[in-house]
Amino acid sequence: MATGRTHRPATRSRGIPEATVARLPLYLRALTALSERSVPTVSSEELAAAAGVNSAKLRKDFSYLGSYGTRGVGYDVEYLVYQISRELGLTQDWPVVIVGIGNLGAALANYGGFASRGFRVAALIDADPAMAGKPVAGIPVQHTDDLEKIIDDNGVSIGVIATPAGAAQQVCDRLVAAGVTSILNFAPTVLSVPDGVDVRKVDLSIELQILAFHEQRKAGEEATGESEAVVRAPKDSGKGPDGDVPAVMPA
Amino acid sequence: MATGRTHRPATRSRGIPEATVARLPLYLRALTALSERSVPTVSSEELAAAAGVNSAKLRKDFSYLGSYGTRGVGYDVEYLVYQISRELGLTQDWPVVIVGIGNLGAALANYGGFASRGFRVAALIDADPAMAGKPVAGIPVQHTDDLEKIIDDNGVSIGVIATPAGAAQQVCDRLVAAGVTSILNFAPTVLSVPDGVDVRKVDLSIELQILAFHEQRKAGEEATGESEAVVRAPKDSGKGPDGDVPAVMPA
DNA sequence: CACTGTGAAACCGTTCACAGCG
DNA sequence: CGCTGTGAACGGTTTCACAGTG
Repeated sequence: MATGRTHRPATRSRGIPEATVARLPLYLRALTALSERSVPTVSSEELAAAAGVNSAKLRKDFSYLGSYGTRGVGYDVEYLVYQISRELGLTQDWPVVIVGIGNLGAALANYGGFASRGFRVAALIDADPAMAGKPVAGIPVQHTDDLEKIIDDNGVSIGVIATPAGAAQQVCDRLVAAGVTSILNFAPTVLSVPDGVDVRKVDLSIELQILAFHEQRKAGEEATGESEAVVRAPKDSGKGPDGDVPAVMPA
Repeated sequence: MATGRTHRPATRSRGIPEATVARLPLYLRALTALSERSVPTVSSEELAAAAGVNSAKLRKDFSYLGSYGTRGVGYDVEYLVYQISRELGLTQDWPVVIVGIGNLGAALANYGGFASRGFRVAALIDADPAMAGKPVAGIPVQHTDDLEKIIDDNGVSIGVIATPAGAAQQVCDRLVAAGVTSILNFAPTVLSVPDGVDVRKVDLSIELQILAFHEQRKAGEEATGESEAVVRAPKDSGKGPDGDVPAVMPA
């Protein structure tokens, strides 16, 4: 979740739950694979397995979109692909800009998954003058100075921030001021945005930390209770002369 | 969510809700920033703002960890950093392997956020023999053939998959067979894993699709109702002129 | 007296189980 | 008969509001 404030009291006629929206891309991906194999229809059971959810959830999700299945048979693959695409707004293509062309930005620019799903990388933007003009993924990098013009010229409403944390808020502010209303943030910072602007964040180290929590939990279980739990040392072999645990707090 | 099967009926004495666990890294990040600025204490209100949540939620979250605050005062920053780190299992350091050193894998290897939070990139693995030996982020890439040995030698229990979708399940199977029990998956596929193995996934294009959904929604609202909705064509001098919501809304 | 800690209420999402239909 | 679509029960999460305390 990431939406701004109020719950958008708007004229919600068909309010699709957020949790359902988040799964639609998953279904779409599975359906696309079936479509490519020319499978004509799927049951909720089969599709659910392919998408990694249970069938009751899938049926409930689809029920929010309408009654697109046939009882006793299943769902028409092509038809569902279309309906979900339309619901997600992927029948048009969205120009996006990527700001911050470091390792991650470059990876994103090269990522095939964007282009294949209704998104078009309209521009790459970086603050380093040395990068300007250099092509990444076949697209010349432009300088941050021209950010507003680029957004405007391309009618961009979705921006991707892949800058260092320190620059993210500033970049965000400029994107928003220039008219961007949806932001995908890879920088490890909380962005504040005006109402009406959506932010979604992807934080690599947060995901790892969540895994570490569960991992620790598992290790603790083997050896009874919880205690301080030593949790399986990494085979030793040195691991590192450094004291590893960051600690360091300048108090 | 991504956990395998059953709900782990384990010997949970202090069961911390999953939603809370997912927010702990957020709090930790905010606290670390405060710590670096030598701030001694924070109120739930201040910390919540810094982490981008509301204060009631934060207090409830902390209540699952214990009573670490002081009424009338707030929380001791250093102490909380320690408690949360411990809870997340970050007082030890976790060796991780990254499999698939393409653009994304390289970006991950270079990502500073890992090292700074108790994670150590123990090895980089790629299937391309031409990559073998080449250093990325100062770490020589090793060939997939040695995957099992690498996992074992380094006592790795967390693996990151950054391969193309087609290779992901196979890599996953090998990681699991070699002893990895937590996987962060960047490949756009549903991985199936045995019980007891945790998988978290990060899918860049899914995040964009969710944004597109909301973006479309916004566009539709301007022009009444929903109908088939043409939803503003990207070109057309873009969104520029329209006023948008004014703004002002500090977290 | 300010701020934490927490029951209780409200809310949202998931699962169940079956009615309804092709 | 098989599978979808869905009301109803359930469980988890968030929010409220205030009692409790340094």
